[in-house]
Amino acid sequence: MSAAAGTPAEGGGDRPWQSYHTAYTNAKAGMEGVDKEKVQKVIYEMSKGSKYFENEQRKEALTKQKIEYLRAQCATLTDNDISHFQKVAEKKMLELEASRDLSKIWLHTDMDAFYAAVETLEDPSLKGKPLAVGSMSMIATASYEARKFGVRAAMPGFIGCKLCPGLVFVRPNFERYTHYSELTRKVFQRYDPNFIATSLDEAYLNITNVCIERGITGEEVATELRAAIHQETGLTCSAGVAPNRMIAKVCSDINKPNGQFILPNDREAVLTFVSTLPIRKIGGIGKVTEQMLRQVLGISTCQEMLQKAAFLCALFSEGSADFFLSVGLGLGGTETPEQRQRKSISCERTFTATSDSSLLFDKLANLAENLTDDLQKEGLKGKTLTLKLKTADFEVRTRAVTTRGYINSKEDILIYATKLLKAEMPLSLRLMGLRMSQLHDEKDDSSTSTQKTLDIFFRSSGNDLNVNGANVQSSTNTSGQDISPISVTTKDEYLVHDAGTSASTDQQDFFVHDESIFIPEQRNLVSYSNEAVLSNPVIDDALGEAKLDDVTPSAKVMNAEKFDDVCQLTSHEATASSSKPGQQLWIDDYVCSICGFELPPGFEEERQEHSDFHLAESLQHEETVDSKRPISNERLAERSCSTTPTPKKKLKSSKEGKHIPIDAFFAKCNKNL
DNA sequence: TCGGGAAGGACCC
DNA sequence: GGCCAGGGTCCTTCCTAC
Repeated sequence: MSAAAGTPAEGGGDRPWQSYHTAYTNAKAGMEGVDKEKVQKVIYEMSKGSKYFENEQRKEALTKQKIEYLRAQCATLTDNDISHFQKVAEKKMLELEASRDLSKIWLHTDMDAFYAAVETLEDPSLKGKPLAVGSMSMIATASYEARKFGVRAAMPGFIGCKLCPGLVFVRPNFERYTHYSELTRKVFQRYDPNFIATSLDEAYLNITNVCIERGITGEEVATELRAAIHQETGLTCSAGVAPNRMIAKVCSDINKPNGQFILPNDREAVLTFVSTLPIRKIGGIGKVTEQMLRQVLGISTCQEMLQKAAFLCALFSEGSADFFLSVGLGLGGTETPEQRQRKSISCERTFTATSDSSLLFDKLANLAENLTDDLQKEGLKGKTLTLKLKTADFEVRTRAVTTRGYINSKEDILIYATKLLKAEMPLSLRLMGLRMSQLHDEKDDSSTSTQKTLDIFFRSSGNDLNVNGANVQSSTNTSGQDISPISVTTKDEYLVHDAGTSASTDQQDFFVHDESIFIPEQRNLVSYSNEAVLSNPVIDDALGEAKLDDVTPSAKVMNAEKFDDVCQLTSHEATASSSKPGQQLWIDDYVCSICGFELPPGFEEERQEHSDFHLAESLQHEETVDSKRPISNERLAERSCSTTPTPKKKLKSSKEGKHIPIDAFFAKCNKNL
């Protein structure tokens, strides 16, 4: 989409920087005396013309479209509509009011410029200097001395340098921050054993019991706790005390740094407090929501939420409207929530933009390894793998696949991630990320998921893995040079591997030589899997005329574990989707009946390739039944994980896919108005 | 009509 | 003089299969 709608001149006239808002043009604690216009101008001058800037303009244009859409919807509301929604809103507000609980005392604590303070503590020579923890690319935290210049977290380092020429940079050291964080948590524990840590430097404490048991006020607890933190860590923090968490968080920011603010547990005090409170101070209301509320309904303080309650109910979803009205009433969480299960786990890396597929697959392998480490550290497996891509133009795309069973091995992750990335190629990227969601605790792994058993299955064949944990796969360019950026291993290969190693203890049955896998006689995919199929009447029926008599005795000596696995596989209803019906099936429309390789619906092109592979395999087998010709790893790789740019049916991208592009969406909506 | 999956985006530090 | 703009998580919305 063109960024024309967001040209600076339109937004700011002769002062275009005024309309260029980024996350870091907003004031943070310690930035009160900063010349905001000067900072904005520097940021604008350093940004304009860059790809990042263009992308920001594009996003800004989308927000403007959303705002226009909401305004148009607002204009269509009749008096009757407004009257109706007023009643809805009043009912909702009564319900919310009835839920108000003033019996709890919550304390929110926030360490002051945590990373920068820790670095200064460790290296006193940094004291008093404007300090940024981060790099030229990104600042994670700025000291209060640096904030006076307009430098703050989430700002690129090079802009920080421009704003503050003497800015000192320190690389982040998370082990150090974790250590200090643990010290603070020991203190929190004494006041609330069930405290809620939201990050390394922030926590919520329910201090109701402490206040009652010791007969002291919330203010006294805050003073004491802050003193204890200082004594035990050498660091300062700020605190806010209020009847709920939402307000407590706002309060902790008021007298930052090294201060506290107490709001009494009194309804009137709460309502007065929120009456002039800017909505942007509320956690959950960011740049976009603030703009929408301000520009569509003229809301800039929490109290105005109540005045515009009918419009909030008319224009926003029920959940959003409820949230906005709660904010207007100064309501927030008062009960300690059940331990929240994390919903996803991810890692991503930014790098110099490149379209070199070797490099990209290399980075993908590293990401898969990191994600695996994180999953395994937490004892988690997941079902949905999402690949995140940021193009050189800063466009963000995500592509996801849901596997049949839970996975957390690097090999499994890489198989799916590679498929997802291949479907997007070619493209120039500056960031890649992998996220695993639909998580499941490994300890509770009593499910009969296919993947679980396949995982055990693969684990038994881990001896021949290379340093990346994958089989070495060689591919060459036309000059015969090795151009393989990474070791990509398909499940087909694992199955070949395992079929050899566990079908017989005779190591001569299977060995690696010069990066080629030699499979003597018929101990290959077809014979192995036919053995598996033999054991299941569902598949027997489905296979019909499939040749089952070419199974060698050694292949019949199946590992009991594998046998169970295959029985599990075949316990699902089989559906045929092969190019050669009667030979290959997709069990439960998911698992290849011949080798167990998983390809979910939607990977039709890959399925076709996979079916062709089995077809070729069986043809080759017929041709070479007496020749005992070895099949090279390279050839297997070509078949099972082809990098040939066949005319793939791409996974739908945002531009051509099932989702209506936002501009089309609004055009469609406008038509209906 | 409903639930789950996919994609995008908002928000946080 | 050109280059330099994070990482992680959750929620909302849309689509499609049932």
